[in-house]
Amino acid sequence: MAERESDRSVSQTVRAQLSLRDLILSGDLRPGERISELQAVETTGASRTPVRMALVRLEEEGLLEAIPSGGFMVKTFSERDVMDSIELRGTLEGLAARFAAERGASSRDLEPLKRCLDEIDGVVRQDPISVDAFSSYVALNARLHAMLTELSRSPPLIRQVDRASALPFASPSGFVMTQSTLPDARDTLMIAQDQHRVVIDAIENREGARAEAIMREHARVAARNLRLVLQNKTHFDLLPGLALIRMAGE
Amino acid sequence: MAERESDRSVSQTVRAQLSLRDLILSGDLRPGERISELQAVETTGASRTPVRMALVRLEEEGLLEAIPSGGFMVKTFSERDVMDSIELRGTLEGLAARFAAERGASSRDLEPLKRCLDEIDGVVRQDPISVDAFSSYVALNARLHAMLTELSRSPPLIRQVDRASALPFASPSGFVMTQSTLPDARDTLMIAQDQHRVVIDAIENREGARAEAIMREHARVAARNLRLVLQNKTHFDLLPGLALIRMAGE
DNA sequence: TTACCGGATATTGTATACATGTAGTGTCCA
DNA sequence: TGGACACTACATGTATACAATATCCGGTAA
Repeated sequence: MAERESDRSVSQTVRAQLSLRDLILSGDLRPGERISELQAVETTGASRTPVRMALVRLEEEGLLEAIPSGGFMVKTFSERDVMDSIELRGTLEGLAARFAAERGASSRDLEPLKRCLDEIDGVVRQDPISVDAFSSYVALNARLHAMLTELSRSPPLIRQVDRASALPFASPSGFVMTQSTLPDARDTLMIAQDQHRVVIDAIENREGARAEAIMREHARVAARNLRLVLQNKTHFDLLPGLALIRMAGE
Repeated sequence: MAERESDRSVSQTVRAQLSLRDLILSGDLRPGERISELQAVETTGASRTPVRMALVRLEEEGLLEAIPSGGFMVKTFSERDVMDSIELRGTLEGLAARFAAERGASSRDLEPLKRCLDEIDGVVRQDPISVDAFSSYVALNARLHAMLTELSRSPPLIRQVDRASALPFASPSGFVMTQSTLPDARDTLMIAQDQHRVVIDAIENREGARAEAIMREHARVAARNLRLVLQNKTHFDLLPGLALIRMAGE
């Protein structure tokens, strides 16, 4: 899962960060547990200095929590924390869509978005949708959301959206895979894709409020999927990071 | 300005962070300039390890930018970056207010907010307002905004609001001092205070949309003040961090 | 005169040794 | 038997030494 010796080009810090993130999201490092630096050194192969840097970055990323007496522990999230993180991401993406609409997007700007839209159409058109197609959807969806955010042309906002999407269960593509086995999976994807189309239309027509409202609602599709996953308590393996959610009974 | 030998209790990392932040915001480290670690070591008195930690944290805070080839430089902000950061903060505070309204706040929850409101009334009532009173307003205003955000009872959101308010020119109290010498300073404070009162009223009555809209508009008072400051090109010394804004000509 | 190449210098990335503070455990006393 | 204190062990915070790499300057050739 973690590339050990490979990628000699990237720094030890980045390697340690990736490696530790995998360990956290997979649940190998259990929530609430203190992360031992020495243990992390053994696991990642890097020395203490880059490991410490990685830990600081993962704290800022929201995956770790600083312990007052020193060191870090794996953060835990309540179900509402996750819902709020999704709503937060939707609000920020909504602001980005409004900025894009108000500031105007040329057809040249919108062209790559529309191409992406068409590609997603091609994926959603199949019935039933294969697992591979779901993977394609995830990639295309992530690209579309990234381009929509970029359209705001606001570096501070793009930065914050990225931060809000860093948590895997808050990311735009987080819950796509979890619903891949559900019977009405295709319907959900179609609805989401329709929202994609509408928001781009709104931006094109400079309808800021409409663009904002749609993006907010669009995020709530993920919220619905979260509820489904938590109710069925299934497909936990399809979203790394779901292990960080502490259930109702503590 | 920076406490050198004092506060032996706090870690070197925190001391270096505070010290470097002061240096950045005061403009002693010029925007766009690479920050030399060795120079930082000399300035702060800490060794390289805590200095590096501090640099990483300041990057996450948004004050520094990583240089691809290594190291960090002081970030620069366009006027629109600053405007967007204010709008962003307003949007997040708006979401917090909506959460507070929708989830309900008991009179017990609201009591400290109303006390703070009364205290601000006491400050704003004087005419003309002394410079000391302005300082009091800044402190009370910061407390009120913090309590309003807390009312959302959403740790992820509180975290993001704090991050968005970390940039001094995006903070709720950022531009209060800059307007202290303006003729209609008292009027602006009165208007802002009225918005405080209205948002608390909206939360009390569970009017989510109203609470959200008011908080967004409330942030735009800061945006107006920014325009005034940039037009008059005066009182730059009253907001540390204004030195980071690059003007229209380059 | 300008562009490119090579070396010297300085700066960052990494590893490790040392110091300090915390947590855990065991024993002793009430 | 329970609690408190002291001691030990370990984990983190800090400092520094070393290695690799980027930058800058000077020289040479086109």
